[in-house]
Amino acid sequence: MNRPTSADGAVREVRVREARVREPLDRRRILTAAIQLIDEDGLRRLTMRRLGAHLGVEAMALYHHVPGREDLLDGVVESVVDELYDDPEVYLEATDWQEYLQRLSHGLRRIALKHPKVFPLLATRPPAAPWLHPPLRSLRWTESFLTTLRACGFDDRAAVAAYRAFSSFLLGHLLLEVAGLDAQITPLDEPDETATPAGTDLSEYPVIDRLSGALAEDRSAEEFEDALEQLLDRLQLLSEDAAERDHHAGQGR
Amino acid sequence: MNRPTSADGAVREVRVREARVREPLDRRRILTAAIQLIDEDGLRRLTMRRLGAHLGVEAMALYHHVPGREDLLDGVVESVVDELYDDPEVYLEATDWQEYLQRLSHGLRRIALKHPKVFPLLATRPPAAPWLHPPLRSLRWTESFLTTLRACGFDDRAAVAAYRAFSSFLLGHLLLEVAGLDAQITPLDEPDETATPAGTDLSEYPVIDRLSGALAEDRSAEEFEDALEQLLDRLQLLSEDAAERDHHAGQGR
DNA sequence: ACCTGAACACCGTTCAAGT
DNA sequence: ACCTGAACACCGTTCAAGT
Repeated sequence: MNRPTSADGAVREVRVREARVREPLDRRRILTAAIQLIDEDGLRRLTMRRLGAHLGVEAMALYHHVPGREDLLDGVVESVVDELYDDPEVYLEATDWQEYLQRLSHGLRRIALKHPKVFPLLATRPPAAPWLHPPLRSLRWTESFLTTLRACGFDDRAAVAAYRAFSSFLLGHLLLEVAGLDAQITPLDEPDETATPAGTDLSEYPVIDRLSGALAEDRSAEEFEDALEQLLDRLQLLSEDAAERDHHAGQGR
Repeated sequence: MNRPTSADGAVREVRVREARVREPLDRRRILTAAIQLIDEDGLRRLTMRRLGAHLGVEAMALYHHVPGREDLLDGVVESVVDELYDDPEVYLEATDWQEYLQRLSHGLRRIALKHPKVFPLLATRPPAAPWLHPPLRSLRWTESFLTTLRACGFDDRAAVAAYRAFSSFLLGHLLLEVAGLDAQITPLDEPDETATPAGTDLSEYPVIDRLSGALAEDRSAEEFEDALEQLLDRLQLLSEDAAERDHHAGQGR
């Protein structure tokens, strides 16, 4: 009965193993858990206390790794945008700026559809700087965007205009699309009587009534493609304007 | 000392006058106060208790007129959209659908700029029905939109496509614009050293650094006009497609 | 009829204390 | 070094009680 060291060793080993199972709780692990909780239950239910419980820890432990809830949400936004870096489709070599923007757009759309309950956060959090537009809001991607377009015949003015047009395109289309996902869930259990969501009487709105089927139809994917094509056409014009400005500047010299 | 009836009358009169000063608290008065509080302090600080205090009443009194905070926010959204009805510019008779959409767009832009802290709510609250798209989200305006376009040569399909395109245009441009207003307020007091918001080192992002002035410049008004013109051109094409479909249908008969 | 007091369950956050 | 207990100020909401 005198193998105290051996017993101690066993206890310590169990502790170490436990520590490996619920790892030492850093910022990245907290952010990952936060994103998962929002995906599952929505932003409203993401609570410091619930998040702590989900990580097997008291809420107060989180404050050793994250300054507070607001900063946590900023971190969530940053993490989700950073998923673009792990998307191999986005990183394929592009032969022109059109292809570059197509890959970037589709990458961000995949993110929006993967995290529909997080996306409104990308859309509406106050930007850290006036030159970081939602929903991209990343210094690295903004730099990449501007550099690429500058290298493809856009002058400064055209590149900046393109950045704003691109941002508002993504914002409008993706937010409308994820809003549509939220709307599908009818608040009452009543399992669709002509999919009329509980208590809406359309008799005063004959045109909506007649078109409600067409309006509820989800053509998001095609509409996204169409609108993206049209955006690229508009940007093409911007770059041609830039070329013309360059031409005149050359003549003026 | 025996004019009890008279004294009673005086007391009652005072009560009535008080009641007129802080009126009897109905839903409309609560919503107006809520909008005012959001405009001034932001959504985060709109609290049932603060709202009650602002109206000279305990928080619990609000629950006699409003089912709860979520419903209150829905009411705020509805009220703000309803301000379109009080905008004389929107109600001027339009000679064609282009002018109708211009008035409607500018009306909604005025609302967004008047209530920049409320607008994200119009953009992101889950719609009540799948055919109500943000940011318009009003049965009456959606009906009006569809009716007008149907009367101007758009068939059902074109009108529905136009409604979605119009919604995502407004959503993208106006949300980007109000996000820009939020971004201007630098979190630190430091009164602009090249307007670099506190702690952002742009040395690794040379293109952003060079273009930061141009990026921060606010050309929202012109960009809104340009993008609106381009949207109207695209919708014109939709209506021409509709006319062609109609023509073929006539031939097929 | 309309509002209030008191209470409940739950927030975010601080800080001294534990191991 | 990392986490916890207890506490503080503040939420939304319910309900019996006041006038």
